[in-house]
Amino acid sequence: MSATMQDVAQLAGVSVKTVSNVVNGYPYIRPATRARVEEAIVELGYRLNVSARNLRQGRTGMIGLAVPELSQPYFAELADLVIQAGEDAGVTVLIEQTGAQRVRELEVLHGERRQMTDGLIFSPLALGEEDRTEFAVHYPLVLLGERIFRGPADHVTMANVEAAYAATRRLIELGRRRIAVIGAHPGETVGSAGLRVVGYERALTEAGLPLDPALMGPVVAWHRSTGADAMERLLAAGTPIDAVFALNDAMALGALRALSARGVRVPQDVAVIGFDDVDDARYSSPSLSTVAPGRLQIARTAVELLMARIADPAPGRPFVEVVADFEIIERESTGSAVAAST
Amino acid sequence: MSATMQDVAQLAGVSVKTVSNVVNGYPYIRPATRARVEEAIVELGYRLNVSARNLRQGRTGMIGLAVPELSQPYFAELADLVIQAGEDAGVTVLIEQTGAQRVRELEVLHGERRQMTDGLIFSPLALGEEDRTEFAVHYPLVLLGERIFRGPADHVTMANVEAAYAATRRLIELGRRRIAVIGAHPGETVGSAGLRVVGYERALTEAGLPLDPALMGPVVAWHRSTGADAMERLLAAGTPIDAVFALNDAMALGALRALSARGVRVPQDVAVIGFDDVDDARYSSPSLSTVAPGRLQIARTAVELLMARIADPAPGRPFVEVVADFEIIERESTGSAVAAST
DNA sequence: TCCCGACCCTACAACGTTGTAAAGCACGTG
DNA sequence: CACGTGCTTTACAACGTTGTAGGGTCGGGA
Repeated sequence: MSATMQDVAQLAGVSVKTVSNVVNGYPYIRPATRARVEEAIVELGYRLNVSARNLRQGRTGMIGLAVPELSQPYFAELADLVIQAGEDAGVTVLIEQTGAQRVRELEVLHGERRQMTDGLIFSPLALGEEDRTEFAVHYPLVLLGERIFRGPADHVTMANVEAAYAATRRLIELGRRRIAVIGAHPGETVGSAGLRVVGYERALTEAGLPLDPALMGPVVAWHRSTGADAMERLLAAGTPIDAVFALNDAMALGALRALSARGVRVPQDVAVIGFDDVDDARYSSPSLSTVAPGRLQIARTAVELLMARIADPAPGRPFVEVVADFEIIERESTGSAVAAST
Repeated sequence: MSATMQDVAQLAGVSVKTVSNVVNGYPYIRPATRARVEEAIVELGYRLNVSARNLRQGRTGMIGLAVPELSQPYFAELADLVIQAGEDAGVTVLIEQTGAQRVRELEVLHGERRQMTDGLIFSPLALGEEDRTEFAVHYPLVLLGERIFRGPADHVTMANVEAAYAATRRLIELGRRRIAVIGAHPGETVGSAGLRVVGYERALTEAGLPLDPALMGPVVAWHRSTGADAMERLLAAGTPIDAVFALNDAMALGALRALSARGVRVPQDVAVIGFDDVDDARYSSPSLSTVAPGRLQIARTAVELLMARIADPAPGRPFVEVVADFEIIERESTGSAVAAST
């Protein structure tokens, strides 16, 4: 089949190990020898057998990235960035989808794919704080998101409370007083939903505004359709509303649609702000104001942390928690830039 | 570190090969022996070493999927489906991004990642018919898309001409006469752009409508922003237009935005139809009529074809070309379902 | 002169698995 | 009673690479 080091060695008249040394950039090789070997490599079209190297070295050169599903733009864009960050770090990223199902998330943590990677970046959605022990794995692990804190792993997260506070605060500064929130998970205090609602409430309270339960649009899954539905229900209920804070962009875009279907003008009648700064937010109409959660920083940091763990798996090292920087992006849906392109 | 077959064998009091046989479901094993081995496996928490198996068997159990970029929803959704199809077929899908750059596409074809996979599903965007020879590789390859025909590989594509024809025809049936097309690549005859334009022109001609160059909105890259720009230019030029066929949904959504910014009503003043049936199309406002290109079918077929090639790499077998079924999805932007949700 | 270190190269074993070949056993058949 | 057949298990070698240990050679300092 394809050429091995054996073949190259023979053709170049050296030992197999010398070929290996050339391939791996070992410095003490006579230029002449190196040249001969390289020539032989080209001539035979030799390619290193990754499986053999993996076996010998006990590493695979791959890291896993487990997300709920790629068809959600937030995760697709995250995956894009993680793949690139991995490339820069010299590793291949293997993407896995959990569908946000508990069994599949457990499978990701303990399943056979873990045999194929040197470490895992994991954004859990079904598993939570109560499953903390599941995360005590024997391979390098970096967690993303808000579901697990003080877990036995490094952790990259966003400033959910602060960012939600800032978003809501901005709406208040714009003179809005009846600010609905879409995407709350009633009773939840720990996931993105819970934390963002805390920020929302903090901003209202601080401004002396009441926390009106009629302004809460609960939602099961954070999709476009559920966002539209929640908005529908709020409108149908007749509660006066002059702004909406959607806990992610997908729901915000759904809400925009529901508002426009009802003939409600955005931002004149109702201002809308989302969360995620998905690519789409820029191109909806009206374009969507939102919170940019520092995706690039998250991707890079996660890969860096993981690579550090892989390089030095010393079990004693304390776990790191990194909070990414966020930014409020103001577009048309909050009215700061009215009427759009000339 | 972790247990090997050696350890399991010792604990169960059998040979290594017997453990291997149990693990691989070899039938001729006494139930008692099998039980002892399985017990030992559980007790030691044994997991098969994939690298060793790969080395021994000369296969990796992975297939590659190379797409331009995951942040484009069409490809993210495709990747999602291919990963699932791979799962069903018992292989792991390794995603690679080319950024639609020529060098990176060549790298995907010939680079070292090909060492890590048993085959490749490749959707090229920079390479074309003229690079045909590059695709004559020595591993199983399935091509997606319209850039390469009669290449030396299996091929899964869509009925671009027919689908574009049907989409345009539908606009004509709705009484539209001044139908602009957004996304044309002037002079191109082979890629998705070229083919879809052919379908568009065929429909016009057949209906006795003129092919007005003023209705052509050329575009470099198929993004939301370029779609919006092209729409802008068409509107600014003042050419009368009563419908738009955007060659993909991203551009159609951009066009919707440009239209609404201008105060043009969709579908009353201008009907819009896209191509791809991206998830977003369902949730824009107005919701976007589009061509569903049979993504699921494409994903499944591609994986099937690839698996067949991997199972039987006989070089003689003629290359297959599969054309996926399409469907016209009518939503609000073409006016069939006016005014939206109750 | 001898020895030490820097440089260059090599033989060997090992990583964990599976394919091959074959051995042992029990059973029934001719 | 010899023999083939089906079942169950095993020893051995191999997949292609790299770590270890060491064998040379050469030049310079003691």
